[in-house]
Amino acid sequence: MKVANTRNLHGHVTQELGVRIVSGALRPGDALPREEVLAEQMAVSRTALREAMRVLSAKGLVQARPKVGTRVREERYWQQLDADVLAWRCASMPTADFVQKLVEMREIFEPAGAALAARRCHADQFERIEQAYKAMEAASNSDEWAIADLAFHESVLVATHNELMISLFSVVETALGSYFLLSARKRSDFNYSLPYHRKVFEAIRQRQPEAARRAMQQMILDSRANMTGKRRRTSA
Amino acid sequence: MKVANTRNLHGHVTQELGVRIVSGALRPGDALPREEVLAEQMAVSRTALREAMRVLSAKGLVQARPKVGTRVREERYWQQLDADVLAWRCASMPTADFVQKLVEMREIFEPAGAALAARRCHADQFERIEQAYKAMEAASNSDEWAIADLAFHESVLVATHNELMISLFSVVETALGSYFLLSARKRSDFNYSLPYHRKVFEAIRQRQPEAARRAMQQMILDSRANMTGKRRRTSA
DNA sequence: CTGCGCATATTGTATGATTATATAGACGCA
DNA sequence: TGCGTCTATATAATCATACAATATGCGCAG
Repeated sequence: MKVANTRNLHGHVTQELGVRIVSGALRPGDALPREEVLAEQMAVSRTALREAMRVLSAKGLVQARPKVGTRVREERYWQQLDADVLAWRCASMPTADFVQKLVEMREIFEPAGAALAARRCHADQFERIEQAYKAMEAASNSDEWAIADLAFHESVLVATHNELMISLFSVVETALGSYFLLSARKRSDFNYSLPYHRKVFEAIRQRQPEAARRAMQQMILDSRANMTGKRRRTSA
Repeated sequence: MKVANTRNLHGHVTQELGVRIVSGALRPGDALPREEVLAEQMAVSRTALREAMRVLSAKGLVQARPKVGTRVREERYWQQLDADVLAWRCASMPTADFVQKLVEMREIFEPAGAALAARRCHADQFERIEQAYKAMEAASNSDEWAIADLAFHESVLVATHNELMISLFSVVETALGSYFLLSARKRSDFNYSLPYHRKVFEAIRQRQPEAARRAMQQMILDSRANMTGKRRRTSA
């Protein structure tokens, strides 16, 4: 995962406080100690602390006002789609139902994205999709496959010519990646979904939006079934 | 719009630089002057400038490294779904095709959201939807209607029990709101889409996911047609 | 020609002082 | 007694300055 810049001190502070808030250790409405005290508690200077606060404030997690202090904001103000906020949730949640929500997002916009891609895909973008697909075919282990898989899905979304879609993908997929790309697929039949990808690929090539949508939908539905352990063949 | 905190000095600096980057005045790869110089140019202290930089860095717009300086990052690293980034784009773009992209997002996830809502809506959440719908019925001018409309769509998304969906809505809708809620709908037939809303409302009440999806889809398609001026009846 | 180390420029961190701002409580007025 | 205003005060916001860490590139030696 590792989205936030943890190389710097304020990065660490941001993450530390961010996780505390997102995980519920600090709850909405709670007041944080004043800068001077909190800085001392975390063994950093006020400068570093303030820069961290600034970031958390930009993400909607806290609100600071003179005299009244700094308070954790209510969840509805949180930028839930922020890469860091998402990462912090992944790092601190009983995963089950949150993963479910992420998958739900995928189920919604990836098929739609595939359909758009089939309509608008340019030559060079198609080439990237093809490249990714061939890399999936050629993958000899689950790591290679995971990388190619990610590239495939991304290149499809790039072909939609809608950068909002790409951003949403990148955020959701990165969060999901830490779960299923690296865990559930460490198995011998890592490439079981290749036929699905081929269908999507072909549909885009032949510019058939609805076929692309259905193929992508089936792929994700099957992927979910696989994750929840309901697939029949558990090994090759 | 006004998402960013412009009451504070670093808020102004953040916005100033953010707009410059998003609008293309500063392009990816460009190096910014070093902190000391830039701070002087903007007539603020290095502290204030740095806090702004920290935020821009968190949004993926810039990257700072010792010795090498601060550079504008490539667009693919930008957090396109960040409320501020989106707002800055709205403030500085030839609107036409960007609005199209926002509408495209709506077309994808709002119908899906309506379907989910029909499946999962709890009693108190349904009450909020009903409330919003009645407020739309009762609206006597376009301002009242716009508020109720927003509340309706939001309450539907809340009923999905997926806060990622809500966040996406809030971001997209806020950006769109600045265009069509306040402009295109200043007309006598501001409530022309009430029947569509009723269909969605009824479908959710009767727990008919597919009906809810279709109704929402039709509503948005018609809304787009209306925006691009293709609707037949231009007045009551 | 290559690799190692040092000089240097830039961001990163720390500290202290001063200013702006919002809250609450005191004070005065009706 | 009740209300508004005014002031005291706590806190964040801003500023200025000093020092530390770090990456880059150049020079020097092998």
